[in-house]
Amino acid sequence: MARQLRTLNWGLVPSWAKDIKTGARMINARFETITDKPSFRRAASRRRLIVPMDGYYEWQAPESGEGRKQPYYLTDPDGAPLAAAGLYELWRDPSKGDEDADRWLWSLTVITTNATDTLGHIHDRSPLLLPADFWDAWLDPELTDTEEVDALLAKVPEPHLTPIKVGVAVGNVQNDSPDLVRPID
DNA sequence: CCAGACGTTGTT
DNA sequence: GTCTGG
DNA sequence: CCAGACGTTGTT
DNA sequence: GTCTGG
Repeated sequence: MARQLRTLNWGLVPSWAKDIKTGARMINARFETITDKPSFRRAASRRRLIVPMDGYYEWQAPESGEGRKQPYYLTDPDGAPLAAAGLYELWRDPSKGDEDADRWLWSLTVITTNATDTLGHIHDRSPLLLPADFWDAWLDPELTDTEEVDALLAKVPEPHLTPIKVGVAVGNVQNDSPDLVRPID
């Protein structure tokens, strides 16, 4: 199947799920275990995707004692889009008829990895970002062996991102505006 | 063995 | 469907 | 993060 | 007191 650009639900709903709500807790998948977990193993083998994004947020704990966590917006130093590794799944919605065009739900999960030095002081986990020269291999349908999938991800280098200090408003999911990524200080 | 889970982060 | 926990 | 547990083996 | 589960 050729590559497709799609909008998917965030929160992978495994094929065996009885309820769509199962996806609520499948928002992330740990890179260390994607080929082991029953919820992700099949997708890791056959249904990989890339999530394009301008950046993402992480919170830095206060240096000592009390105080609020400080959010940062992490982006590519040159402003290039980021590509997070993810998995997707198709789920047959039992509440919809055979003729319903929406009977198949497409959903995804974003793979996380350990954040090393560059980001380590800000947070300890991050989305697994794929450099452009990994995209072909990651999306290759011929790659189905789970050990080879693990091996591929193990080779992904740590990213070099620019942390931009932003306001605490991003911590409230009700806020959504371009102001959230505006640098402060 | 069988029943129940099946997942991750830790921000407001 | 497959793994985990009791 | 916070609440609750804190243990083992696995057959008719 | 420390680990586990949600």
